[in-house]
Amino acid sequence: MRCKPLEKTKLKHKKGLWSPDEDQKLRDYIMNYGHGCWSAVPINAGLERNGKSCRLRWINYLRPGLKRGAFSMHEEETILTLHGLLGNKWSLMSQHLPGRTDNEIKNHWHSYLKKRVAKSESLEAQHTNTGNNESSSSYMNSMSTNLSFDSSDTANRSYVDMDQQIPQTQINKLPKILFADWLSLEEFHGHNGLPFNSGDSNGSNYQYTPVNELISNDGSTDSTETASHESNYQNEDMFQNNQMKIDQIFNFNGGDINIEDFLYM
DNA sequence: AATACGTCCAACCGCCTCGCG
DNA sequence: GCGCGAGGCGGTTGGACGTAT
Repeated sequence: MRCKPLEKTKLKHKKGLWSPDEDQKLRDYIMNYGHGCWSAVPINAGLERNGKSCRLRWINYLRPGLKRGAFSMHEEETILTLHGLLGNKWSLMSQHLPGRTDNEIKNHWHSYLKKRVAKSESLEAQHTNTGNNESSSSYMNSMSTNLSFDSSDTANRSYVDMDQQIPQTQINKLPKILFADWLSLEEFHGHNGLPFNSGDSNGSNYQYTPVNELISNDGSTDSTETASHESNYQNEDMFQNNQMKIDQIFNFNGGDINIEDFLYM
């Protein structure tokens, strides 16, 4: 919902890091009155910031329900998978990672995951060059390699697996993608089959987008999110490409599955 | 101890889309 | 239909911090 334009103010907007006092003012204001029009927030809250800055601070740092700290293996898998399907659509990815912001996901991708993918791809290239051309694609190999952390990875950072404590020896035996953990119909559609709309504690609409809407190109759903996805999946090639990826994933695990099965497994 | 270098992440910037007048 | 402003998004930057030399 757009707001009516405000009268232009000549106030000089403060930039840079937020002080605890500013955080408190913003938090108090939004908790009491909601954000409504972001451009009005700094004026009403007594902040020398612009509306955009307030919005970003709230979304990325102050909003209740945010997870802080290291990403779990589960979360990283989700990011890698979604990145394979969506590309750099950070805000869409964040809808599948409750408590994580698009900025956080983006930063994590650039800090860790991109390097890991690049590394595994270079390993794959070496494999190919040495004539060891085994069945699966580079995509799948990169996914596979991403699951097994090498010693330098674990040495360079503390890896917190909050969702699953999986012994290193078992990692390579895991399914390559743990979809079942994050794609259940209940999670996305709720118990009554209606689209699940969690809504965080401040009342904003934090909607989990069903992954079928991320993949489908049929345009048959009236979801508001779908409209923004159509541009990503409006041609047959892209749809086929996604089907191919899913084929690769599940053939790798000894299965044969189409998109529909994938969505409702 | 001082400096250089690398990494991470919060925040800014610029662009695009949408709604309103 | 057009222009303007708000909201939203992805890319980029700058500074704090940690590590190596």
